[in-house]
Amino acid sequence: MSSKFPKKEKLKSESLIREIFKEGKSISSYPLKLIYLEIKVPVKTKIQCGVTVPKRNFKSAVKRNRIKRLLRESYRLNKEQIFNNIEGSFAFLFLYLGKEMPQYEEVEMNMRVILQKFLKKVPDEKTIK
RNA sequence: UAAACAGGUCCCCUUAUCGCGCUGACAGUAUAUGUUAGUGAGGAAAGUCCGGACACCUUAGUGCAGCAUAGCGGGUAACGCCCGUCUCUUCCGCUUUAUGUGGAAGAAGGACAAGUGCAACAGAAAGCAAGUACAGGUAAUGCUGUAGUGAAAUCAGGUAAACUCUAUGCGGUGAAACGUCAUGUAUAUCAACGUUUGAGGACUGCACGUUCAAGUUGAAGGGUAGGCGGUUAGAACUUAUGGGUAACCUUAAGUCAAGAUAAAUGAUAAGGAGGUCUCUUUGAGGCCAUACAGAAUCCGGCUUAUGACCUGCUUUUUAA
RNA sequence: GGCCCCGUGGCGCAACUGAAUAGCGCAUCAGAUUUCGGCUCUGAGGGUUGGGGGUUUGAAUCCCUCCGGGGUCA
Repeated sequence: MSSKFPKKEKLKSESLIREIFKEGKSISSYPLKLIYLEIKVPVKTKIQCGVTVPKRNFKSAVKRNRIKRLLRESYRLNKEQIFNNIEGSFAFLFLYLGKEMPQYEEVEMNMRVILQKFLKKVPDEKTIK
């Protein structure tokens, strides 16, 4: 259960994506960047996650697909720590900002860093409120 | 033998762990979820340069305009594609000095004997005209030949990827088409009745023409976001047979081969095959683990990007 | 998924009804002027007209094809 990434957990709604770009908060660990937004309407799934690579940096569709797959894979293997330690629902969107083709290890390392940062940051914001 | 050239195939394989889309079966009230089985990118999926299928739009009429094609014949659902052939151009060879003949490659290859335009420099002159040198000739004259200029010279001159003419073809919009469900509300949609003016809109750019449109009654709805259908069995592929120079076609048998939608087809590890480089052969070690590249309604072509392997009887070229 | 437009020195533009030296302004460089610099004046360099092919005697211009950039449609 823990390391699956089914269709339901994918971020699909166009309006939600628009909202996330407009109002979402970001954490980055180059070349990755995470934009996230708390969903206030109650949804069944805890986290909806999307992945994107800009066409400006990678013209070839094959390379874009490859990077997106790497991002998804690394998220899938590491999402457990978030699922077990967080309250509420969130929408995630990962961006790849680099201009070179990455190796998998590189992507996974940065993914872990980002998720750690996220875990630290979110509870702090709640206490401030 | 190698390369050019032509044709064909698609690229890593096995195991383990984890994972994704679709379909079937089973469990389940269930389109939730789980288990299990099957299946899951290309020759170009690309560029969008042509041609269709399919769908809808007031059946899309007439004239003008516009666009496309262009020897001849065949193939095809159709084409600007393919095949054959004629002619022309270029190159090579042979014979011979005047052409003939053989081979290869290429060609948007109708008409300048309808009209209009254009032609730098050179040249007398590129056409409402004018006329050099030499020779010949005449009653006389650019009247005739040669020279000279130039891509082209009173020759029915050159040029149409100049306007144009001829022949043939072309209604428009594209899966964000279109159908349907749910959501539910603005005068904007639909149906019936009515139809003076003809503003304005629509039907292809324009004109003609056609048609809609103020009102009443009834039904129903706009925007936004979304589900399902369209959506994958087809001008399909493979093999054999017969026809045809060929493209291709006839007949028979067999096969079923992705349907995603912020968009699935992946990640890691080990071993093996392979390629390449280095060292001393056996062998060892390093690197790569492949090129170009990712379906988005579907077909037929064209163009472009590309690595490896396999085949080639005969024919052509190059090197040994 | 479809449609449309544009590529000319470093930058911004001309020349797009084919004609041989592809022009203009700014910028650059050199000289003059000035004690030095600026302004000003004079001169010079810098272009495979995005790449390739075709038509033509001749192509920035006409045609085909590829590359790059931009816009637009629910």
